[in-house]
Amino acid sequence: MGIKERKERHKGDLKQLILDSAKSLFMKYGYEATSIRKIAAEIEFSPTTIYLYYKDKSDIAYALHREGFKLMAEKFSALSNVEHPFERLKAMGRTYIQFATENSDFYELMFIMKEPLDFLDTSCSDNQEGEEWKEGANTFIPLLKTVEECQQYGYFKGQDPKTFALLVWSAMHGMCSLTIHGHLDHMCREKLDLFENGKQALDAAYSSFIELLGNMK
Amino acid sequence: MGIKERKERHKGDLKQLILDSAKSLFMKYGYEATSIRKIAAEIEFSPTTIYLYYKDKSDIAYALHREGFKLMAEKFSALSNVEHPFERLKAMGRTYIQFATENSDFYELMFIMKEPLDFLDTSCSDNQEGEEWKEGANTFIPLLKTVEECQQYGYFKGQDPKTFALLVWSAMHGMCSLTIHGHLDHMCREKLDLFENGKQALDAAYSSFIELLGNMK
DNA sequence: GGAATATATTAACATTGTTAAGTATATTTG
DNA sequence: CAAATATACTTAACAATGTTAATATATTCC
Repeated sequence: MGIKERKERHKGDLKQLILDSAKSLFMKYGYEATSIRKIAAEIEFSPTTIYLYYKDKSDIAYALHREGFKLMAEKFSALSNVEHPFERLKAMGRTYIQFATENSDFYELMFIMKEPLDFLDTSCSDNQEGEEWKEGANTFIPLLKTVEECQQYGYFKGQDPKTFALLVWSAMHGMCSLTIHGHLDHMCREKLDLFENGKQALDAAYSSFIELLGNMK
Repeated sequence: MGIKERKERHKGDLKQLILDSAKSLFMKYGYEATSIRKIAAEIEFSPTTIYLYYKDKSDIAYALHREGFKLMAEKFSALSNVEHPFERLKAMGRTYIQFATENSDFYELMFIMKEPLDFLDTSCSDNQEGEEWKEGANTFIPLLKTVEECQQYGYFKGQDPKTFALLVWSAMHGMCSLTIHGHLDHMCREKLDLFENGKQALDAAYSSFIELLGNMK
């Protein structure tokens, strides 16, 4: 049974063990295939034990959602070295695309799926309005700062930085989500001579976007 | 049982009846809640009957997906009257946003969910590569044409029209999907004084986008 | 009328998330 | 030390889900 070993852990670590198992299943097979029961089987506990540590599946989804933001923060941390804000903005865009395409399951959990945010609304808070989305805001702020710095260098004149940062994010998110969900790939199959494939379309759109931003000086 | 009435229909109409029922359930309760069994219950047939007319659930998802594009085409049909291509482009953007926010379930099925496109890949075709996505391409082409017409009026100089059209679509899709999934709403709950709410953020980003495009002349 | 075909159903399988009730084990209390 | 309590976990079950195989019931054709 392997009962002995597992009992040796300090209590409370089980919450982390569940999350680790969920994460590993999630990264291997995706979110849909990561059922409570499979997590339980992997850590050799009964399914109901999970409910002692997580309120429901959206709770686990939110925990994985946070893991995704941790991973993304790592990738972005290197970019603070880039002095010139517009160069940094470009690097952020490339990093964002790379993260989205290489960790598409995480990307989905972070920016597409409703389930993690559902947890914020229904389970996590006493607030009637639903809880705030810290991870999202904490990712948006560096973008906003960079946009503001760009403006000090003469870029994006007369633009409201918040709105402009949102526009930049939207464009990036749009490209990435259309790509990782296969919509661009499928459209390229039409004999319209549009793009070779989805990834190539994404790269072209990104280059075009950067050029466009670079001309706003 | 109401058996008599239902038998009065011509055979073959059942496929349409299933779709109508699926559509009505889908529009009322969303995709997740629209189960094969509930569709069957509503039309007073057994669940397995559905499988005589649709291969699996992704087949139904794709049929609804097509219904969504039909609905969208209706909304867009009026815009061919707009003479000036840039005015038309702006109107297309507004219409796109309106469609996405007022028919968010359809929007999701058309541009976000993987299930309808899964059907193209796995069930619908003998092609190894997966079938082409006609609906997407047919929606993209009018945008592409409008972008090309704009270029004849001096807009978007030097831009590759296909890439630029994709960029425009990506930006619109990004805004809309972040909005209808509640990400913008949740971010606005942070006390960062960003935007009032998601919808207001969307409108601001769109205005900013249009202004940006208008300056590319 | 009997055979062939089209159409629909019953029953079942393997999943899923989730809850209520029960059972050990450990800890505290008298 | 023995009893009461709290902690940690499990068993069993419910109500759904998509899906398939086997079966029944009409309808059509010869």
